[in-house]
Amino acid sequence: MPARAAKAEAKSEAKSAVSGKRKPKTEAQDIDASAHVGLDGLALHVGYAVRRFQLWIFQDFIKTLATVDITPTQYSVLTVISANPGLTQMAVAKRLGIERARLVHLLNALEQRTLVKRAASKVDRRSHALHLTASGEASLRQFKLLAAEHERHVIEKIGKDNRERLLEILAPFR
Amino acid sequence: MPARAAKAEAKSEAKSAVSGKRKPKTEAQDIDASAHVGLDGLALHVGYAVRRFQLWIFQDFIKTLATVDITPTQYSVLTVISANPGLTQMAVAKRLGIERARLVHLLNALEQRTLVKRAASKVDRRSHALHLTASGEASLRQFKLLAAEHERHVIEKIGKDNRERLLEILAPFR
DNA sequence: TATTGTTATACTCTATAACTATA
DNA sequence: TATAGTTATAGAGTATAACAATA
Repeated sequence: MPARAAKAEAKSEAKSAVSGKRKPKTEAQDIDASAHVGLDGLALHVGYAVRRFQLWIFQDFIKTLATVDITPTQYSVLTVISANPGLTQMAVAKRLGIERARLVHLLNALEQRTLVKRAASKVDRRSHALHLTASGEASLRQFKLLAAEHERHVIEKIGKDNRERLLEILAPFR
Repeated sequence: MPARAAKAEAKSEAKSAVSGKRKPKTEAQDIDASAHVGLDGLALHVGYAVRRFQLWIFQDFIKTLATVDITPTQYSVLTVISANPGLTQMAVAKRLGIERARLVHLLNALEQRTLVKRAASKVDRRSHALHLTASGEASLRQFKLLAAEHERHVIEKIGKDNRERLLEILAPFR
């Protein structure tokens, strides 16, 4: 019994004892998980569709890269460092929209796996110059193969043309 | 100083004392937050663009509905209950992809604000039939006006046609 | 036995603030 | 004074598991 509905009145309504397994089809139905549930205005909000799509796409990415234990965020950090060796932590954080405090923990994990190294900057002793290690570069090449496989899943799901349209429409947000 | 780089060697490199405010333009630069930082393969991943777009859109929604203190998730719950009165918690959770354990807390908050009420189901005494209160319906009408304003922000940002294309492409995920 | 709502725990992520060593 | 990296804390959100009432 729902604990918070403790004061719910105990009315008598032992009606039709027979029923066809699910959806007794008598009268006072409530709308359960097996019913068609309308979205109303929600269907006209881009944000709702985008959220659902993003959940699907991240789940597929995580599943596809599960063997190498790399999340979308970790992948983005490794890719950006590899493409821009010597990047500072602030630059990575700003570019990817990650809090600098959060990036510290992300880099700690990646450094422990010897994928990334923090080197002393030659121009500003407050900051670190980030590089992938040799094994980090090798690993990233493997991650990219798996990420490409994930991207093929996206094509299977929404179609090649729609994927390209999405990339165009959302380009300003990268 | 970065605490973890404590063993960084203290080399001498007090070279050009003069510099033009930022980017001393001497030699061994690292790539700071003011530089152009390439995304490499990341730019070809739909998931990355979608994540950035979703962050923007949720931030705008929250900002636009800040005066009524309603989040995108709360809005989706209210909308679905209003469009399907008598919905059970399981049905809402499944339809919106929310964990049923999380929905309990969401509904507690909405019930405390007297926007939603949990009624005793007439057909299954384990479950609740969810309804908006009268003031909940009135409030939702106001929230919808603000949500429409948010949607206009989306149009301003990506254009009317692109928004419609997005809704079409992402329709299967709703 | 299975399901609904609930509670609790752990883990991730976000948002802040404060501290240090530098600039 | 301001900034880069770090640490710590609090609040969402997610993922689980377990429990009571009910089916």
